[in-house]
This record gives sequence, C-alpha cells and structure tokens, in this order.
Amino acid sequence: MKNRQVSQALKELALLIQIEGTEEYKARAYFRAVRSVGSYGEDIEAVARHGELTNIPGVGKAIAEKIEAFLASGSIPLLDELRKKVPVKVMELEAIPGVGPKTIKLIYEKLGVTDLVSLEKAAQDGLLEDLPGMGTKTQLQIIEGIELLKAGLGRTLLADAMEIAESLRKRIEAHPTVNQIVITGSFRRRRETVRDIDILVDAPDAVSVMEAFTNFEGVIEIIGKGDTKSSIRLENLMQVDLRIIPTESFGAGMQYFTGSVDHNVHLRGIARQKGLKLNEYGLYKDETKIAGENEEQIYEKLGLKWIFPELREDRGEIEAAQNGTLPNLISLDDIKGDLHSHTDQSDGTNTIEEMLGAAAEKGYEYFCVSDHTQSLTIANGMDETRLLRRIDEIDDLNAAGRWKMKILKGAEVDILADGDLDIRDDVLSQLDFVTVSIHSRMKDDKKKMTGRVCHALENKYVHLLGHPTGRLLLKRPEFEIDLEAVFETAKKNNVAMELNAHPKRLDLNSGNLRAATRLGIKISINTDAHRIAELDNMQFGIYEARRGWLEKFHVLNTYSLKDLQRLLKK
DNA sequence: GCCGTTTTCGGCCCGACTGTTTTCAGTCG
Repeated sequence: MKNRQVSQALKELALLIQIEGTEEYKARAYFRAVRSVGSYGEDIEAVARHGELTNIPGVGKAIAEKIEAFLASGSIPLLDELRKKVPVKVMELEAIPGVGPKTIKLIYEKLGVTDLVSLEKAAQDGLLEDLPGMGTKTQLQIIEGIELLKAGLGRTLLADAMEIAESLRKRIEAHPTVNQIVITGSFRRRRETVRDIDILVDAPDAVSVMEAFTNFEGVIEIIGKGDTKSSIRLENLMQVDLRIIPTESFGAGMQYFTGSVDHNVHLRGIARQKGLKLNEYGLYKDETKIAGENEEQIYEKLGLKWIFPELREDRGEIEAAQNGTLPNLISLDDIKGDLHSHTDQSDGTNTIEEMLGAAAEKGYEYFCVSDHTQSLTIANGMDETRLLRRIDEIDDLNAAGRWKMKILKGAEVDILADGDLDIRDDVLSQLDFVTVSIHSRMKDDKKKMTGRVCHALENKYVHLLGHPTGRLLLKRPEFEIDLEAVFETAKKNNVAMELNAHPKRLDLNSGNLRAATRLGIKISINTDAHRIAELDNMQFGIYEARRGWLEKFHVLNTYSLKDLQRLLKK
C-alpha cells in the first residue's frame, strides 16, 4: 500500500506551503488530507482506480489530482517546484519536538539551515540564541530534541502502552483526592499504536496530584508543568500528559481529549452551526454551560447519539450518529471460539491438552487447533502423516469428552510459490477448518502475490486466509497484494478473511475490514496463539474489529457451532 | 484547498504552556 508515501508527500507539501506563510488555510486543508489519507486503511491505489479519492474526507478535486500524479509518477509537480524554491528538508526538521514551521522558516532565512545536520551544528555553535524570539533555553531544547529524535522517538504498540498506562493509573488512583481517572487519546480509541498516553483526572487538589505525577519513579524528564496540565517523559521515551478537569466538565474533557482531531473539528463545526461553543470544559450557549459532566450529554445536545471511541476518526460516524445508523459493534462476549492456534506439534510452546484446557476456561463452544504444515520447516511444520495422526488424536479427544467444547481439526497450510498448498487435498478434506497463509517469498511483486493467494483460495477445502497482508506493526509493511482481487475471489469461493488478533499484526486492518464486509465477506477474529497466555490477545482483535465497524453478524466465530458448520459449507 | 439542511462564497477548533517577551508568538494536542 502506498498510503503512507502519499500522506508523507502531502505533508511535505503542507509544510512547505506553511513555511511560505501566505496561505495558512490551504496548508491546513493539506494537513487534514494528510491525516485522513494516513489513517484511511483502504489501499489508496484501489481508491484512485475507482475514481473515489474525493470520498476521502478532506480530499477535493485539487488534492485528488495531486495524489493521482504521485501514484502515476512518484512525484507531484507543485511539490518539486516548492522544493526548488525552499530547498529545506522540512520533514526531518519538523520531526524535532518543539520545532515547527515558523522556526524552520526563521533558521533557514537567517542561518541557511536546511537539514538536521546543519541545525545541530548551528545550535551547538550558539547561533540560534541570538535570533529574534529565541534564546538559550530554546536552543538547548532544540539540541535535546535532536538527541531524542536520534534515540528513536516513535510509536508504541497498544498492548505495550496498555501495560504502562495501567501501572500509571494505579499509581494515580492511589492518590487520596482522585475522584475519576480515564486514559483518553488514541489509547481510548484503541489505535494499533500510540504516540503518547493522555490521562484525564478529576481531583479537587490538582496541585498535589501534579506534584506526585511529575515525581513518579521512571520519569526522566518533566516536559511541562502547569496548573491543569503536565507532561512527562518516561524511560522508554514515551510522553505522558496529565490533565486535571473539574467534575462538572469531566465528560467534556473526555470527549475533547479522546479526539480524534478531525472528529473534534467536525463536532465543533456542528456546535457552531447551532450557535454553540464546544471546548474541553463543556458545551456553551453564550456564557451558559448546557452540557459537560458526561459525554452522552455533549453528543445529545448536538443532536447525536453517543459514539463509541473506536469509531471517532471522522470516517462517517458523525453522520451515522445523526441518522441513527451507528453500527451495533461486536464485543468480546460475542466470541464463541478461536479458529487459529498452535501447539508444540509445530512452533507453539504448550501441548494440545494445555491449550485446550485454557481455551475451555474461556467458555468457548469450539476451538480449532491449526499447526503449521511441512514447508515451514523452521516451525517444524507437519507433513501428511503427522497431520493424519493429529486428526486421529483430536477425534479421540472429542470422543473422550474431557471438555464440553468441540475441538475442530485444523491446520495453517502454507501457500507455496505457485499458489498450490503444501498438503494433499485428500488430507485437507478430512479437516474441519483449513486456514491458508503466506509465510515465504513475501517480496513477490503484486501480480505474483495476488495470483498465489487467489489460486490458493480456489482450493475447495479452504475456509480462511490467515493474516492476509503479512504486516508486522512498527517492523514490516504489508506485502504487495491486490486485496480487491483477493476479496472477489474469496467471495466467489466462500472463503473468510482473518483478523489476526496478535497485537503486532492486527491484520486485516480496520479500513480493509470495512471494505471486505461491504462485499459480504465473513471475518474470523483469531489469536494465532502460540502459547496459553496469547489466547488473551482476542481483546486486541476485538478493538480492531470495532475500529472497522464490525458487528457480530460479520464475524464467523460469533456463530454457534451448528451455524458455523453451515456457513463453512461450500 | 475544502466544504455545505443558515452556504457554491466565506468561513475554517480552541485552549494550555513555554520562552521571550513587557502583551505575545510558537508549538502542541
């Protein structure tokens, strides 16, 4: 997917326009497009092919043309022109905390600074402190910002952020005057990765809470400290913001700090139309607060149903809340089984009995054991002989009836270079549930990869495509694949798509989930657990599913065993 | 540059904090 490259190009364009300084609103329009393209999820090339770029919020005719130019040629004429005019590496300078467009413009014009290296030198030589509006502190801040950037300031997996956030929550809750505490921001929207943690606290004694917070163990820097807001940096470089909001404004604070930016901007627009004003303290008519203590009131007074945080990305949820057509989102309780798991038979750590015992404790109605197959030698994949033995073993286990849960005979079968499977059909036909996955040749070009996957989906014993794009968050991008063609083939052959719930995968992503379910394709949310503890990863799959507007009926493993078996019939 | 049930023109979210300033500009979220 080229979404990221497109959004980066638009961002550079936006920054350069902003540095020119004459068309602020144009720059803002570009920034809006940067955010919505960056988080759109669906493959931008597919969207462009259908001439639907202007369906993306904030993308109009002019920006759509620029996206098309970029996709066709890898560049945008206006961007090339601006780069010549202002030969500054704006993207790397803007990434420094505390450095924005005005600073970039100033240091370029006065000192000829064009990139990170020349900025660092200028700062160390003490040239920044003499510039108008700057001083020794700003100069030091920039030097530290560059250090921070080099040290790898970035995003954190939601699962990791959750551990940090829970530990902070406990420590803040221990403070005697705290009434309410909520982790807001992209964390509350359950984005796959987060940049920082935003904590909202209702406490009468704000000062002492702030004091305790900034003195927590593990704080390496106090970025800011005021009456109502403080920011700290933790040892792992993650930033944590704490905001104190009074009880009567707590709902407004939650709404405001949960975001997203675009959701909030849209909401404020609606408030303005109604002659109201919305900020983090409440919804106001003139000087009178008409809502603020809880979130529901805010939405209600704006003529909207309350919106689940996972939907708040300004991707149509506000219109749906106006029309009363918000989805009835799936929840963890709806899950009746897990259809992708591993044991020590291949590369898992626990025995089949251990995995089954842990799954049964979750109250599942069914559970599929699906170890790797022979071509994945590194994972000790099974050949036909071992797989047949495994089938007998599961038949015996089901017959013994140690668990009320039905054990489904499965495998995660490798898709070979030509799209054939590495297990014979006569063996596949004896399995209850067949998942096929790509584990090799992940650098194949789009045509080849799409061909391999589609060929595999045409095998009449296949039920599911595992982790369809192969991405590993913060580590490896999706492989080149035409998901549209894959979805079409899947639809034709009654094959479901996996939402792999591992916090590093979350594959399909929310945008692709929406595209797949629009076509009527079923999704299976699976943990792909390689040990007992990973069975708990189902929650992360549910978060992503909710971000993808999924309802119970979209998801294969919310159906009873009987209905599941009916749905799997070809 | 985008957008629309007050609009196809005239708007465009809003407040906290910092540092460099004697009242505000820049950055951030």
